[in-house]
Amino acid sequence: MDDRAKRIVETAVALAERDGYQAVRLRDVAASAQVALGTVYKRFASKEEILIAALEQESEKLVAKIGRRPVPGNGPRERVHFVFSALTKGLLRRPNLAKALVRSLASGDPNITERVASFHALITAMVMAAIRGEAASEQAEWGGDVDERERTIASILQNVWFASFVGWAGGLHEASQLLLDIDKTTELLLAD
Amino acid sequence: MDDRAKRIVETAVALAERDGYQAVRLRDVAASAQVALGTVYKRFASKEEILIAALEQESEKLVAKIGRRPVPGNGPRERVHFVFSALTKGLLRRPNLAKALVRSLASGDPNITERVASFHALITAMVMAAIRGEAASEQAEWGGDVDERERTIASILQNVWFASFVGWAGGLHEASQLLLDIDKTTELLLAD
DNA sequence: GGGCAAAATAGAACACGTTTCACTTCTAGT
DNA sequence: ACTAGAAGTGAAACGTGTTCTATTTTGCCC
Repeated sequence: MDDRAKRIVETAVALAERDGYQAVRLRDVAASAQVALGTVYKRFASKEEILIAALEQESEKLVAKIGRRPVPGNGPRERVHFVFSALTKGLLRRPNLAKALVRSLASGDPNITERVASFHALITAMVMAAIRGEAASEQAEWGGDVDERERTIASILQNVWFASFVGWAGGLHEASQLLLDIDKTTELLLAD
Repeated sequence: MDDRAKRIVETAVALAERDGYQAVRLRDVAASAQVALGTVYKRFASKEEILIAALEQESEKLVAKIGRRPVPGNGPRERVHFVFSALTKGLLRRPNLAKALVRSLASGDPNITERVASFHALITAMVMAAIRGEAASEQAEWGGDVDERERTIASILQNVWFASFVGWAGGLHEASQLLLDIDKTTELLLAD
């Protein structure tokens, strides 16, 4: 990503953080990033793509913090709780940004399918690492030997987390519900 | 809902069914419903609200079909499978419409929060009825005595279904994945 | 059946995502 | 240095969701 693209994404993040999705007006993004509107569209096909790039950037930062060392906690439940807690808190530190990113993630735009899948895979990897008590980064190197049951559980947890996140973004419930949902799910799916 | 409102929603459904979300152009909706654009906005605050009204209408139709009699099937798993299968097939009969409705459901628009919650509650009730082997309509009359564990499981199943639906709508996977996800989840959460 | 308030209408106008275009500035290869 | 093509720019223009306004129609009460 070149210099201008970085400025564009950073500007979009700043605007979303302050006032949410609708405040990311591309004319403002361009002006604030000191770039012409045409240049924005040379780098990104759409507003959604800018926000997905922002999601990638933000989730990379979170994973860098969380995923480097083995997940702390005694037993799968505690570790899974730790990972989702860290992810959730990291995102909710800037709620307006989080809502904007979730909105893009759930937009159904076919042009960002691949990047949505990447995000999905990233979270799954972290959850599986948490279940096993490893560092998420080991996962990638390792390759084979993925337990099918573990993958299923990780996928369920991720789906629950995502759905609950969408619910929070839509005002259905408080942020605290996110971790409650995850904990109730792990209680039914994982050994202590 | 008065006559004009019905025509508006029906027209929106027809357009979404043919060509998806973006094809629901409100000028076209108004023209096709033989109504002025201002009248559309007198009835509905936004495009999202029209589509959520459509979702309500469609889900009521589905529930009317599915929820009247006790859910068929031997054991919770089969019954849960039946309910989600019926819902999924009912929606996927018109995939473009389904994608448009999911998009509205996941839009995060705070003005439709209540109706999203209603939809949520509707599905939860059906799933709980399926777990118990009752008709969904009994649930409402009954009131008390909701088993907390059953409610949790129903909520998890619904979240998994919703997340998987969003994934399908975004091109992440095929429609068949929806029921696979549900079945894998019930295998871990419910007795046979 | 006349008058009046509410509702509907036609159409203009506005905001913002997106596209297009004519022009200028960079940059790489000679 | 020169030049061709790529990249950037500024501005206009288009589409569609949303808002606004002036006018007309409708439904109702007397």
